[in-house]
Amino acid sequence: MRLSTKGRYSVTAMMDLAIHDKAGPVTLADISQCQGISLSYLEQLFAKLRKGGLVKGVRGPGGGYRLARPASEISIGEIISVVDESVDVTRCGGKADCDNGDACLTHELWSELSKRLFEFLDNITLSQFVDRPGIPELSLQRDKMNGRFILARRQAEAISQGMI
Amino acid sequence: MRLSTKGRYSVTAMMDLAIHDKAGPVTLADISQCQGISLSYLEQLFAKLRKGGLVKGVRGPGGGYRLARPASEISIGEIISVVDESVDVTRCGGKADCDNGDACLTHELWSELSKRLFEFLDNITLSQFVDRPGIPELSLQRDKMNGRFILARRQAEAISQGMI
DNA sequence: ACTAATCCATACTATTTTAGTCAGGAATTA
DNA sequence: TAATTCCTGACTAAAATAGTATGGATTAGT
Repeated sequence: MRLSTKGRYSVTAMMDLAIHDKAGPVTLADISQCQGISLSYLEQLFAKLRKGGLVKGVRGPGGGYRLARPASEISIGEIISVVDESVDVTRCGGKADCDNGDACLTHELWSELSKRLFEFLDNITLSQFVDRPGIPELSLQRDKMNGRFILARRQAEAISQGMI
Repeated sequence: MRLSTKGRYSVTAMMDLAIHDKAGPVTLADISQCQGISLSYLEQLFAKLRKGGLVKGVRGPGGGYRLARPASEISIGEIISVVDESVDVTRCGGKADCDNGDACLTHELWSELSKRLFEFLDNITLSQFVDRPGIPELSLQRDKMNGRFILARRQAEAISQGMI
């Protein structure tokens, strides 16, 4: 069980998808701007998420990414295990006697802890974070704001490029 | 909240200390051999653990490290937070509007998750892992074996160095 | 059909973290 | 005093992380 910024980026990005799920696909460009992650790095993460069966890509204009399953069926633990592939913890290949018999006792204890931790994260779904009181109204507000801001931004770009 | 090999090493080393607590200080050399971590790297980790008030160093022959408090008062979360110093998660300094208002929503959700995770780890103490049925007898056996092995090792070294 | 938006893939670079090495010093026990 | 062990800091090598750059492939809207 490992937990790095990679996992954090993926989880927050997935939260983004869950929040905007009803409003259609979310583009990586939007997530990149909103969360301050580079586009290409996001593409790498989403390649893993797609191969892991957590998201679906929708190509072409108006496309983006959607959740492959309902948010209630996607756990945090699943997201993290897809992008942060687990390391071999024991280093003794499960032979139960690494060096003098003492090593695998602590290794075993760590495995037990890691297991508990994963069970904990596996029982938390995206929907538990997104579908709680206060969030839906907020997300709608954000959507509206988002729309306005993106529109404003694009107009600004168009102006700066001399189109308007 | 981050979780890397550094945290894992520290937790398993602390477990080692907890298991052998009644038998006196544990040397880093022993942990190094048992768990396959380099001595100098362990020293770096234990410097942090000592500054964090989790262990006490005992110098001189027969010395080593002991837990600074009873195992029942040291949590896994504390160990990890001492060695894996937490990163700033939000990247917007808590201003609640990173870029277009959407960013901090997911950041807030992540903070919530991180908080829950830390609470979870903070409620697991070392003693919960060490003082459970099956472990005490085992650790005594290990201690005896350990003693034998260390003796055997030192004899071997002495022989190889021409002392015997 | 054309074009723009978007996903998809790969190779490359820079930074940070991890892991380890080395050398020496300080405290303590036998 | 001598051996043992903690303690510190500087240094290096390898790996993971984070990001960049480039060039497609696919699809929606016009």
